[in-house]
Amino acid sequence: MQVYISDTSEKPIYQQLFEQISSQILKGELQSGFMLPSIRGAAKELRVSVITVKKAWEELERNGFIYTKVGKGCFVANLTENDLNKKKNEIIEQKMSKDLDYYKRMGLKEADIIELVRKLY
Amino acid sequence: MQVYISDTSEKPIYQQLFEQISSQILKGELQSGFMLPSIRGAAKELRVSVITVKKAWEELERNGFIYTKVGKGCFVANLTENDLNKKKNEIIEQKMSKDLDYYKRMGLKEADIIELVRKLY
DNA sequence: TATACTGTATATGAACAATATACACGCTTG
DNA sequence: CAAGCGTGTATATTGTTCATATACAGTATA
Repeated sequence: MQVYISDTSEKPIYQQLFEQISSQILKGELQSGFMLPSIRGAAKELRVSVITVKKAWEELERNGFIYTKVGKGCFVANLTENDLNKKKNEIIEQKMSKDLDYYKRMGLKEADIIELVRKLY
Repeated sequence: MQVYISDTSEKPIYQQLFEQISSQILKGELQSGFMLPSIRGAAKELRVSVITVKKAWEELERNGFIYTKVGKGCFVANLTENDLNKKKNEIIEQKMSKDLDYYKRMGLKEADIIELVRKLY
């Protein structure tokens, strides 16, 4: 498993970790039963506090991505292919919807947006 | 001039105001020299603190959208059509670039994104 | 010059991000 | 079975951000 922290990002560290790991799970890169790095291990590796990592892992658990066994570790939850696709679609459509709101407010039409996607992708 | 505050939005109030007003200026709905509502007036109207409005107006000034005359009011800056287009393109491309980063991290391809735009627009 | 508008500055509180440090659970092993 | 080392957990603290009320200062004008 690989994660990194961006110092320039305005997002909180725990959220960066949450997003990276959840997307890896959604893409199938981390499979059911995989044991995440220990909270202490990850904290040392990333040079952040134990609490910050814990908060990210907590968030993952609250969203059903992982489960915790006290004294043992944290593991990727058992999610079917279908569960994953559903979650992924929900998340993406929600974000896309917000993005489009913004673009609309800026006066962009559908065609403008598509053109920009083609240009910048 | 018309602005709204969303209670459900996770964005801070001052930022909501900043975004709405700056986009209205960029779209040409608010023209050079237009006097913004007074800080007190807007605060009363929107039922928020004077400070919150001031912060939004400050942000607008720092970004060159308006200028302030103490004791008189705040006015939309003198920006040419060209200035406006430049600003708008910068802002939109920067946001789009971030959005695309996210979609890429979620494993979406260009075609997927375009399809979603068409579906949700 | 009084007063009724403008914007500004100060002090305060609540919520949040991140931290260090001490605590509790569960294996393994002498 | 107790020691020790690995897990995750809880508490108390610090600094920052969002939002507030309230008092201050500039400008026009009746």
